[in-house]
Amino acid sequence: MNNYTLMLREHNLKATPQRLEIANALDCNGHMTIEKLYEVMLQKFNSISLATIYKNINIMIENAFIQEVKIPNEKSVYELSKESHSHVVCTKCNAIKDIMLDLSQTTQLASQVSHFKIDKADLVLSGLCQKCQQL
Amino acid sequence: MNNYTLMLREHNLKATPQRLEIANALDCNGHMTIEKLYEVMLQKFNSISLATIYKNINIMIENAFIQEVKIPNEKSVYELSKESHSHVVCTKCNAIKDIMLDLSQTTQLASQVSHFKIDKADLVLSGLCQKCQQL
DNA sequence: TAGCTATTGATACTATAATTACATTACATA
DNA sequence: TATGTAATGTAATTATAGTATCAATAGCTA
Repeated sequence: MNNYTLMLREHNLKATPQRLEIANALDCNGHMTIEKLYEVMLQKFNSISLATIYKNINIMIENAFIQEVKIPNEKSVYELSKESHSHVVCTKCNAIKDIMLDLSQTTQLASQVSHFKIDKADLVLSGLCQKCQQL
Repeated sequence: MNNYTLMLREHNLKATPQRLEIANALDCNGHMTIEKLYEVMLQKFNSISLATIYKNINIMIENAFIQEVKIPNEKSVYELSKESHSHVVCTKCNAIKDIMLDLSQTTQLASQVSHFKIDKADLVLSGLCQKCQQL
């Protein structure tokens, strides 16, 4: 009974080989589009259906096992749920990096100004990664 | 020669009645989905084509006259380009509000930590608006 | 380890998002 | 105000995103 099995079960998801591999793929790659995930999954399960990918992505989102990240000018990517964090994306090579930033001050201020009760902050910072700056 | 005409021309866009109305609609409504915009446009131009909407949205984005805003769990909305700002969205009634927040500190820190050269920050705060908190 | 139930794969299908081609019309300028 | 170019409307079409069905299979727990 491996790590991903436990993680899946904690989210009320049966630990099938396909799901374990989705978990593993997302864990290794950090962020993946549906089509990239399908591509990678095909290497392990040569007859896996795209329907299976969608069905799992949907139920995994419902059960908060994974999350969608919307990126400006790009397709959505998916990542394993983890502690709240922000994203930095490279507009040249499309690299995506997680980053821990304390947004509590900003959120609190926003709450005061807008009179909203805010419970989530999605921040995506766009620019050039270290490599692409040099080219 | 009205205001929107000048604004369009500054972005190298011919000031057609359809485009003036798109500008007006976005200005009045703040943020609109493609389908909402089409719906509103149909009231002024009863035979306007959806293709015209798409063609204009695309060229207006290219020319930086408008911008797409990606919202978690919702369709993208479009708004007139203006000074950099953040968005607060209500997860219950889908209301979207602009909010000015100083993200320079956060961005600077992110830049140091990630080694990215950051030139854009997209922040979407989700929660409940004042009205929906009371219900 | 037997059996219930959820999941998978295959296929077909639906939905909708977006683009293309082209004749017509209209904006902008000189 | 005449003219070249760009935008529009129409319709067909493509792209793609996602769902439905259902028989076969496999995970889980009692």
